[in-house]
Amino acid sequence: MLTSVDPDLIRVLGDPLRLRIVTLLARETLCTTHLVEETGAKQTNLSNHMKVLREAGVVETEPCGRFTYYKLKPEVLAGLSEQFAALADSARTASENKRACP
Amino acid sequence: MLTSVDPDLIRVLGDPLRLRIVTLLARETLCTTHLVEETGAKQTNLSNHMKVLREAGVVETEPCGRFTYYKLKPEVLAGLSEQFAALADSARTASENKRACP
DNA sequence: CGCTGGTATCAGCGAGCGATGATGTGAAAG
DNA sequence: CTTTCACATCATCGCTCGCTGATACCAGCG
Repeated sequence: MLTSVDPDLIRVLGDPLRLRIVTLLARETLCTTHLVEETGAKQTNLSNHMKVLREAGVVETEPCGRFTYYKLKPEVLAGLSEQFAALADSARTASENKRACP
Repeated sequence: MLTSVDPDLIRVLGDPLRLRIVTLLARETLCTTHLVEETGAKQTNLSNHMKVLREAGVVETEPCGRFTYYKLKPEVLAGLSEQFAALADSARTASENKRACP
């Protein structure tokens, strides 16, 4: 088993603003206007980040009139959680697997 | 409660090479020489990344003669796992908390 | 001591990416 | 239909950050 974490997914969440968006969306389903209010970022900037989050499969869009609501996909976060848990688990036994000095 | 994840920590793990290092260290405790062999990166490059990981509290150093072994701190990964689990949990109920269109 | 090998630090370069402004699209309101 | 508003796309700028090379440091070994 190859305990690993998807690099692209973490890279996407590595941006502070995107992580903030994800944190906000974890509480409420919001549209771009709300996110502009909450984060203080410009609409264009947010739209770019939302595109990244969408393509990474982190969020889903739900059109509502002329508004676009964004909701998180909990499975993705749960998957990340499991992957990190597996890494942590593996790391606990790694202290003994010390490769010999060359 | 403010379900959030440490942005700096994720940012550190957002780099592909650093994530690769963490994945490798999750199986074995290695020194820089080993990491150079495994990743193919230059020693200088790796040393820089190890410094970042060290300052982020992800790894610990353990000198062994003129070698320096790196080991993961499982608590950090476990903490990340919990934080993502909390986010996922919160996200599951967020679908209903839809803020009204302005 | 001088030499060798493992590792850390520093300065500089360059690509990648986040932020911004202008513009396009599409749907409701009038 | 025209206007307005929410949102997306595109091109561009600027800066961060990862990579590299030179160099310093430290620990063993002869």
